[in-house]
Amino acid sequence: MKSEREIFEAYLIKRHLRGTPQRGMILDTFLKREEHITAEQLYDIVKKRDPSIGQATVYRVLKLMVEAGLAREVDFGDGVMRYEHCYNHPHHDHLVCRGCGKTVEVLDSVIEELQKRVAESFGYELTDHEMYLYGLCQTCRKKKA
Amino acid sequence: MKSEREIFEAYLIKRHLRGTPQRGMILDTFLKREEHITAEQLYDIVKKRDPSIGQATVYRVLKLMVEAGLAREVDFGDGVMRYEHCYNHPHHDHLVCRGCGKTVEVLDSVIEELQKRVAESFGYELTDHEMYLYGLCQTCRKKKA
DNA sequence: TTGCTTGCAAAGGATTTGCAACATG
DNA sequence: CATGTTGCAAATCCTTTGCAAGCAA
Repeated sequence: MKSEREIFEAYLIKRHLRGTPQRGMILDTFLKREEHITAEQLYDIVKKRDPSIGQATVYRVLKLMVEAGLAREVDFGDGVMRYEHCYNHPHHDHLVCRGCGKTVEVLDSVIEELQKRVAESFGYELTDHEMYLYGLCQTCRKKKA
Repeated sequence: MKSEREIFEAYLIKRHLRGTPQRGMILDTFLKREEHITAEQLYDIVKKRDPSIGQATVYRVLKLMVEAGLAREVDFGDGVMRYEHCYNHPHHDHLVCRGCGKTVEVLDSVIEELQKRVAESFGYELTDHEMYLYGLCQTCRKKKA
């Protein structure tokens, strides 16, 4: 199986784009992080290794990674886009704590199936979906009590 | 059952806020429209009746309506917030066509129940959720074929 | 009168873009 | 070398805010 690096390079070649140290570094940094990350957080990390990098570049590379199928945009509705790994990372939805923001990846095959059926019942062919479950985690519920 | 108008006025009184012609007009205009509407669309309509109205006021009143429980924010992820009726308008999710944007309100009680269970299985207490189904409507599928 | 409201314009925050200098294939 | 790429700053886009003037209670 191909590595993310290889996928990315293949994508660049396919699009007649070029490999650059900035792109490599931003990709690596993104891959090393497990959790969702915002463009700004990624920029802050990357900047430590190479202070000359501009945030525009981070935004641009993030977009490339999405196009290459390596990253996925996640929108928790707080005005900032987050990015998560996409390659070898099957589809899932998110359960987010309204208190502390703690996030769990969830997947329910029955829900997935029903979503498809609901769409079909209106004559739509489901292409994708977004589902965010918001709640209070155990810790936050205890704090409130 | 109380009218939206009454709800709004009661809310203003409760918060020690004031009734103004602008608020009345924006509320009326919003109520008359059935579908989702953006702040800018609402502003455009309202401006025709009273060109002196500022868009800041529209944004402010929209926020009030949300707080009063009359409007609900809907985020289709295209960078613009939309607002829909909330009062006497039970919870539902949205099925949006990726081609033409045509939107259908959907509700599946089994999905709703499963969402609660999924959250609970991770120790979360579900407070709310967002679910957007994206697909292609019949018309758009024919166009593509 | 008191202090909430308004419209305007300026400010905000996140993301994008124009551009001249630069680097890659 | 021909183009794609970069960093910077300025520009966008949507939304919010500060403020002085205007109103509601």
